[in-house]
Amino acid sequence: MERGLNATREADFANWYQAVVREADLAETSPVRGAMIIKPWGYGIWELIQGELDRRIKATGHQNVYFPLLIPLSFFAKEATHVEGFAKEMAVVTHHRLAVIDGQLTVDPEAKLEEPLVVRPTSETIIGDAFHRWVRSYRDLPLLINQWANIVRWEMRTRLFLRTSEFLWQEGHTAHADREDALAETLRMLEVYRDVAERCLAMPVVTGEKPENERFPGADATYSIEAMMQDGKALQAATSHYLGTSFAEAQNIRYQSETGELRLCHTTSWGITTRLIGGVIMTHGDDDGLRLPPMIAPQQIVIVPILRDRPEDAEVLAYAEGLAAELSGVDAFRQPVRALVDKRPGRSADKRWDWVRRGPPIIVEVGPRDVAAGQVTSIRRDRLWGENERIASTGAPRSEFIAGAAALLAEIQSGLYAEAKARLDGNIRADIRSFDELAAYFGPAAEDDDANEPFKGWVRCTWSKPSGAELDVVEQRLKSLKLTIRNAPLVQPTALGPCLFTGKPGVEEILVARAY
RNA sequence: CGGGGCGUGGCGCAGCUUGGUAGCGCGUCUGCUUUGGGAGCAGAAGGUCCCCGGUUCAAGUCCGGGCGCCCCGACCA
Repeated sequence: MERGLNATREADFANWYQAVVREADLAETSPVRGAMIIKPWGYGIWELIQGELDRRIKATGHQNVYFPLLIPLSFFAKEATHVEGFAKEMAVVTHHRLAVIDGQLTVDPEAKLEEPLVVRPTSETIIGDAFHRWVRSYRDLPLLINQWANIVRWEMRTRLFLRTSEFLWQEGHTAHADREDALAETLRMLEVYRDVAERCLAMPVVTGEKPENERFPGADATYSIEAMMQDGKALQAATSHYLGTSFAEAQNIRYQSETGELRLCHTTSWGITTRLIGGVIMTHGDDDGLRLPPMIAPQQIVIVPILRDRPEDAEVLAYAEGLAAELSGVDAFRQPVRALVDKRPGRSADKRWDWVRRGPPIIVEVGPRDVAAGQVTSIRRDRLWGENERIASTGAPRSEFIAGAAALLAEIQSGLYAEAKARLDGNIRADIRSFDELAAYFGPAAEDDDANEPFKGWVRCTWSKPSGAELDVVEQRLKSLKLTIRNAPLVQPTALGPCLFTGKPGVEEILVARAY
């Protein structure tokens, strides 16, 4: 059976991932090392994710703003932990002009900036500077803002969508009167992320708190949503941080309380990035290419007219366009159905495979026979293969297809979620009680570059939640198995066994996994 | 930034060990045929063999130095 890709998940997951990105026409590498070109189909997915999330961000009382790309270097000196975390990956602007010297276009040495500017790796510092001016009284709180932006983090090793030097994201920044309110905000936005991931991306996640060593630089607490990819690895799909008063202290963000005292604000920040698209690929993709959840598919129903250079072509095309127009009048997920007629020249079979790789949920083929019978022949991308290793197609009367389109899209959306949810739930082992058992399950760290390791899921186990040097020891032991602590799930059991690492009384359960 | 692998028409690759006219598959273009599940035949276009230097009568091939990509590690969303 010929598949849509010449790479499989089974044989080489990393190679398969790259093949999907390329063949689904999502993105490509650029002349700039580590930075990607997001192509229309990939950017269309991002725009839909943005739309869903932006609506929720506003519904929870936040307003959008825009802060500068370039941040004075001195701003980063204010919060020690924060600088430490980002110092090694910052792009720095030092000059403001070019000049032709000896016939060479070069940086003008005469045009050196007095203070270097860094390209934002995140905006806590420059937004905090504004918060300092914006917050005067308890009446100004909570201050709830968000920005959609690009950021740069100079990465050593990049992979399209998953880790690039420049990426797109949303960063929310808020200031609150007290810890309780700020912590509630942190968890509220974590829940928004869970909802978008699960409802829109059909990507089930586990919400939880990151261990101390995995916190955002400068944060008091970091929460994440973690998703399981088809190779069993975890992907941190979003983070939400309770920053305590450390940024408020560093940047003097204070307010006068009702009783007249000057108090420090408690701040939060939270973000999701274009990495989510990588998560969608690795959650739903198959050996024929991408499979898109309908809610984030730039086109939900792609209609391929079967044109044969015959007089009836005009009729077929008209039928296809009429179908698309009528589908656009149908609502799915409270929005008009996105339907496209692929009028490009070429054989319909080639065009069909092109769309299989790109992953719209429904592909319709319309030929003279459909026109004559007043019917629609459709393929479900989530159930591509039928009997006899042939692509499965279904015929239905045109009116019936249109009437059922929204329900079919909803069914595909929930079906993809259910499939991913079963994989997540079915691959978290909770029966491992000792480090030896953990080592036995994950096996020795691969000493060679075997790209095709057997599937390993996650382990949910109990630990004593050590900190400092004791935590370092745990981290190192896990590292020997190429494992990391993903998070401590928010939903915890009432009774706990002993710590897997130390045998001490357990404090909480954590998820341990290999990760992106 | 360390270890390994790889850079050859748009894409995927062979050729390199043992130097001697640049190849294959897919795609593209033209024509004819075909026509509802990845078409057939015939013809055509398309390559500074990543870059710079060296050895040689002769370098895709050998040597040196760069750059880029991929995998593993360190770092990270």
